[in-house]
Order: sequence, then structure tokens, then C-alpha cells
Amino acid sequence: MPSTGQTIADAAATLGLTADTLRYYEKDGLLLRAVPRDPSGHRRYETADLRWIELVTRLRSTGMPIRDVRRYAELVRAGEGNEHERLALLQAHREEVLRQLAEVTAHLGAIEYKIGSYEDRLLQLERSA
Amino acid sequence: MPSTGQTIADAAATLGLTADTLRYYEKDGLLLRAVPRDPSGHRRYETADLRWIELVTRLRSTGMPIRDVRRYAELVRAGEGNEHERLALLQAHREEVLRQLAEVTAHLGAIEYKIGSYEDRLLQLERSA
DNA sequence: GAAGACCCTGGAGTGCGCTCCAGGTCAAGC
DNA sequence: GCTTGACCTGGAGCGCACTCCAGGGTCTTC
Repeated sequence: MPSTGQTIADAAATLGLTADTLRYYEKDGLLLRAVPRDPSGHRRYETADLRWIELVTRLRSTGMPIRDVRRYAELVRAGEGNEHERLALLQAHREEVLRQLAEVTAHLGAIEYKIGSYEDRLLQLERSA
Repeated sequence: MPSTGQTIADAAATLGLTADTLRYYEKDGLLLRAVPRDPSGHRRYETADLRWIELVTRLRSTGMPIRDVRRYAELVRAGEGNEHERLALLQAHREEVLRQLAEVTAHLGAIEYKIGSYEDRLLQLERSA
């Protein structure tokens, strides 16, 4: 009978992370549970683990700090009854992401203007050459 | 005759940075020139300095690493003749920013979906209460 | 039963981008 | 002439998020 679930190497490849990062997330309390082990003590990631970590990577890559992800994980681990707090945490993050998107977009506009002016200048030079 | 230009405190306030950060940028080669000093050795930021630093903050807050900003500053300091390289640097940054915006936007979509499901769940609870 | 591949733990190390001193100079106000 | 406050320099320190060992176990393959 083959062990169920993915090895840490497979999970890392699936999720686009490294094995070190997966161990670090677990040690740091970002996961919902200790990842189950096979008889020799190696981690076997199950679908539920992978799905949760996928959410973690989404929160992380939208800029949520580790400590907030941990807080959210704590709330989920605590079980039903704190849905308002979870929602508030996600909504606050959403607002922050929207703020950042707006800021980056605005700055990008100014940078693209500068790119345009370089392109124009180089075009002029070519034409006059 | 009053000294011309802004003090470091004023410049920091104008730009939304700290005095420490301004000194750090200068020491690290992100500026186009050593900021001019008043007779007692204090920095006086002139309009040209402030405008350049404003560009630096735009590059920084769209995620360009310090070392790339420094590289761009070096090109501009080197004077005319490297416009292609400057343009390439900015274009590469633009592509990276667009990639990130797309990624964040996609992840945000998934997070908003989750927010929606919490809102629905809480609404159900209220209704049944 | 030796070699190689994979995994384990605890803990140290790294890169980035600031941020914060300590100790000192200088100009203005009382 | 003394305090106060803003600024100076060089350099140490910090928070974050990993990343990288050293030393050791286990499983498979030959």
C-alpha cells in the first residue's frame, strides 16, 4: 500500500515554493495542522494541506505579512464562532491591496510617460542620422 | 541673503521620506549628484534634486530594487549616449510591474471570492437567528 | 552491505532596505 | 556665553522572510 499524499519535494513543486519554505511555514504556525507523516517520519501533504497553503501563498504574494497570515490561521484553527474576525482581517487586507494597486498603477503611469519620452527622443535621433 | 533650497527635514516632509533615508540614498549612489551644502555643511535640496528623488520614490514604490535604481542613476550621470540602455532598464521594469499587477490582481480575485463566501455565511447566520 | 537519494531537526546565516545611535559641529535666541 | 535644536558622520542594529547548513536517519538499488 503506497503512502498517501505528496512528498515535500512534490508539494514544493506543485505550489512553486521550496521545501525549506514549507517547513518554515509549518514551524511558524501558518498551517492549520502539523502535516501528517509517513512511517519513517517524512511529511506527506494531503489535498487539504495543499489547498490551505495555496491560500497562504495568495495572501503572501498580495503582500500580507507572515504575522497576519499566522493570525488568520489561528482563527481558522480555533473553529467556528470567529467568522466576523476572519472576515474583518481579509477585508482589511483587501483594502490594503487595493490601495497598493492604485499607488503602483499611478506611479507606473509616470514611469511610462518617461519611457515614452525616451522613445521619442531616440526616434528623433534615428531620423536625424 | 537666505540660503536657497530646502533643508533635509523639509525635503523629507515634501517627499514623504525620512531624513535618514535621504542620507542613505545619497550615500548609496541613488542620486545624480552630492546634494549641495550651506556654509555650515547642511544639505540644501534644490528643485532638481527633489524632482530626481521623486522619480526614485516612484521606481522604489513600484518595486525596483535599490541596485537597479543606482544603475539607472549611473547611466543618467554618465550623460548622453546611453539612452538605449536607460530605456531598456525602464522597459524591463515596466514589464515586471505589469507582471506583478496581473499576479496580485488575480490573487486578489480569489481572496475576494473568499470574502464573499464569509459574508454570505454570516448573513445566513443572522437570518436564522 | 555499500552507495545514493530523499528526508529529518535545530539553528545559524543572508539580503534587503532602511533605522537608529553616539559623539560632534554650528547658528540663533535668551 | 549658554542652552536649544537642527544637522553632520560613521557605523551598528533591526525586522522580515526566507535560505542554508551540519549531522543524522531511512529506503531502495545494485
